[in-house]
Amino acid sequence: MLQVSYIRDNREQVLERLAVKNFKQVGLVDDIIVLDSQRRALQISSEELQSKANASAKQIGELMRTGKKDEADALKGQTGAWKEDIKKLTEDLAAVDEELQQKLVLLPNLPHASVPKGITPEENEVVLEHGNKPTLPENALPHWELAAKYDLIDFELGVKITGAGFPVYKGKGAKLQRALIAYFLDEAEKAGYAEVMLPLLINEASGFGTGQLPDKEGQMYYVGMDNLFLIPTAEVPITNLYRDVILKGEELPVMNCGYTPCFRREAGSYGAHVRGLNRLHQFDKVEIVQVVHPDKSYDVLETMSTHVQSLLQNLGLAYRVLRLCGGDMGFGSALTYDMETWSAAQQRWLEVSSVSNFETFQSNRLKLRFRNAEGKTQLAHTLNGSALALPRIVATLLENNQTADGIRIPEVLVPYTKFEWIS
RNA sequence: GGAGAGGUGUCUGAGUGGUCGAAAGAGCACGCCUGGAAAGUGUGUAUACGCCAAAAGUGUAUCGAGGGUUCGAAUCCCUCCCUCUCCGCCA
Repeated sequence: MLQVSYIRDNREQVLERLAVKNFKQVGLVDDIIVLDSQRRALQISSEELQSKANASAKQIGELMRTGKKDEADALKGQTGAWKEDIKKLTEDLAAVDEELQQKLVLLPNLPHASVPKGITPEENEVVLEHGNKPTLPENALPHWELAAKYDLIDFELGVKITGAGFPVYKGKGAKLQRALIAYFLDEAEKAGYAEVMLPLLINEASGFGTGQLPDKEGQMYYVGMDNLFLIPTAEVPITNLYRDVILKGEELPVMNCGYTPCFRREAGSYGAHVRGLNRLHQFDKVEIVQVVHPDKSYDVLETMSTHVQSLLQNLGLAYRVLRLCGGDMGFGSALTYDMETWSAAQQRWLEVSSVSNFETFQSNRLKLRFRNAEGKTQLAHTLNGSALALPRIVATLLENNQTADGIRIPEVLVPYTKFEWIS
């Protein structure tokens, strides 16, 4: 959520930045500015009246104590009359403020200056490509066939138990999941992230804090009986750890990592591109989150990007890094890098990580602040990234490492899997 | 799920209608004291929004949340949420 004071003082800039995100509701921004000035006008008049009433009440108390009951009664009448006005003004104020808030949450975050203009994923900027795309043997198989061939993943069983998009991992397939999770967590810990294990259900306040609510509830599974949502990413519970918190300056940066399953409804996405592990309703992911000083957030974004890339390099996967264009970016992000690995059997790039700087977009909603050098509270910047999401990593590992004799496990994973080959 | 108790500032904890944004203590910060430290001692120590060019200052709100009574509510009433204890159930 943007800060009203910023919108008020930087209308042109806000509109210009929003245009990069392909957001063109100029009217909304102007509505916000009008509502804000209405809000302040109402606040001034209601507070003036309240101030008078408070003084009067104090005076009545004084008169009562000194036994001047008549004078007190006279004052009571007058003060009582103000009460109606105060009530009216306060209600108006609340109504205007409510409307302001409702409009405010509709504005996406402003993109960073380096974000390319564009609407479709094709307009994302390729920042770098790393590693050679492997050439596969003649009869190479896509991962879903490999998974069946070696009995690693059973998609049909998952359908029986839950539905499409909920795979059952078996044998070495299951162990590979566990190995990847442990490996990613260990690497994150080495990089300075403190591990947390989290609730998988979140309440509305948490969903609001990180930007999933309002409006994006359709992407989450909802447990109506208790008004809770299944997490779409560990970002939500981890970042919300710091909701309503004022950190000491020296506590920054806060670095956390966590493994959770993630649940996404992904309504309406079916077809060849979502086959196998390409898109699931439940998947595993290790997330990294940082809460940092605003001056540091873009350096930290690079650090996080580097961390993710090092994982991909260690796994021996060819990948590329994209700087997302305005239209393809998330609602709350100011700058996002997507990491994609090359799926050799499918001959296409698969997104395996997304690393974003939210600047103060989330912290404003979360009321996540720190005490700055002047001793004042200031909104911190939040960042998060997948490090990494498992399914597409598994997909590319299976496909790219397939040989006539079986599938080779990357060296770094062997201590975790305790086996070198799937055959 | 049943019964009871309770939610006050960073913490402990006082406060049952007016002088309460809130006693006291602890903690923390800065100073004094000290060769240095401890002890002692002094001062300070919530947040948000508004007014002001800004600092200073100042107004309003906030004692779990929302509503009500009253000239005036941390204090009285109602609703909700949460925590704790005991019992029950249970991985």
